[in-house]
Amino acid sequence: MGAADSLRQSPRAREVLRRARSVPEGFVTTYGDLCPGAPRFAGMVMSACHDPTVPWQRIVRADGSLAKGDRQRRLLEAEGVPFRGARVDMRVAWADVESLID
DNA sequence: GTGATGACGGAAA
DNA sequence: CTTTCCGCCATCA
Repeated sequence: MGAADSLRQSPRAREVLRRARSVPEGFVTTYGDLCPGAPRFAGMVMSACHDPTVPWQRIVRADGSLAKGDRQRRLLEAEGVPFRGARVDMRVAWADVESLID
């Protein structure tokens, strides 16, 4: 896994993970919020990240849909994250990372 | 330098 | 409401 390792260490990747860690239990944020302008990069970073201190389940798509299916859904429901059908209810569960990061 | 990749976003149909 | 399509961009080989 050489590529994935470097990915995890680049400055931007670290920022993505820093923001991801700032999302409180019971809330979610989006790939676009983790990396404004390059949401796909945030996805790559999350994909390569196996760090247990990163709450990966709290990162969802902008429309509230999930990238990791039922596994992710179970974890979020256990935290009390509200759903509307198959999607997270972003109106009440979205956490603004811009105001959470230092 | 070029081209491929991806846990995306959003506009259009 | 759902699906399709195209733009975006850091990173890597």
